Amino acid sequence: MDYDDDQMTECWELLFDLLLTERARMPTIAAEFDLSPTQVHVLRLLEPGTTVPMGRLAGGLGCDASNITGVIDRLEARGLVERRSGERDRRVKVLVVTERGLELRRRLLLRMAEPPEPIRRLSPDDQRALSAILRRALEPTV
Amino acid sequence: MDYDDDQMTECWELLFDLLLTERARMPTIAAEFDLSPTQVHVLRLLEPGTTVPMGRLAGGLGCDASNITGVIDRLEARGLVERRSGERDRRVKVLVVTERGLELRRRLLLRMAEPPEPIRRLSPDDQRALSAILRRALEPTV
DNA sequence: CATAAACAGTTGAGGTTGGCAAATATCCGC
DNA sequence: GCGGATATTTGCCAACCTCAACTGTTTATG
Repeated sequence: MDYDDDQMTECWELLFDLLLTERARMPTIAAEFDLSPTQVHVLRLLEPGTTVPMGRLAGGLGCDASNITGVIDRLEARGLVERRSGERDRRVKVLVVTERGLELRRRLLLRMAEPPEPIRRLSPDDQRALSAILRRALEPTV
Repeated sequence: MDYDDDQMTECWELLFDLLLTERARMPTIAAEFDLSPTQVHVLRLLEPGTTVPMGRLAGGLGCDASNITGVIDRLEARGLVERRSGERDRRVKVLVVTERGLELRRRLLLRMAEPPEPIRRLSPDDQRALSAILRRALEPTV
């Protein structure tokens, strides 16, 4: 199944390098909005118009469900999200972003979308090629 | 200075997606070696044969110097790294990886080098092209 | 040479995240 | 209606993170 192991590994190592380098940006950006990196991650996952059960959030963050309670507590205390009991199933609590939360989320995503140095320095051709390859890599498995 | 803002932003958004997806792998891999993600990051930065002052480590991790103390305390307690007073300047303490640390580090890096699904599924041509582009992106500024 | 400023690392307080186990409330099948 | 799953919460504890204050060492300056 693997075509060329060395080629693949080198590819991943480069990407991994970029990943670690840019990982350091997250706490900084989060701090600009008075948020923790986790809170940023949560806000990102709460797409406007949709309502997400807390359990699904835990899945999305890849962490234990018990953590989410505290994270949402703090976001709710700041009036950015709201807990509502599920209509069909009253065990679940679904999350909705408040007006204030949406406003913050919009600015936050805009800020995070600013490409970092390594991307900015690429030629337009490289950028186009990179986008195309990444789209193929992230394509959902059919 | 910016060629095509939309093209660049799309490129970064795709990469950012991949970054977030793969970020979740880190804690899992770290746990396989009884390490925290931060400890992994530190071990990765401590290249064999070199000696790194604690301050530089803080820079590499993008965090306050005071964190490093505790992180290194735990790594040292497990006999993976060693603190030594700097020879030229006795304020600094440089870190060296022990024999045990090197062994663990080797296995750890090998494990982390395993390419994840999105990379494995790419064609050899795409992998080659991706490597080339990433090399250009990460090229040190001359 | 002496004193002050700058610097590396540590310590302590306070807050957020992380996992695990136990408790609570609700749902589903029988 | 009863018993077993399921969603969230709570409590406990460890790690990480920042900031401010402190120790020891170096460097600059008068």
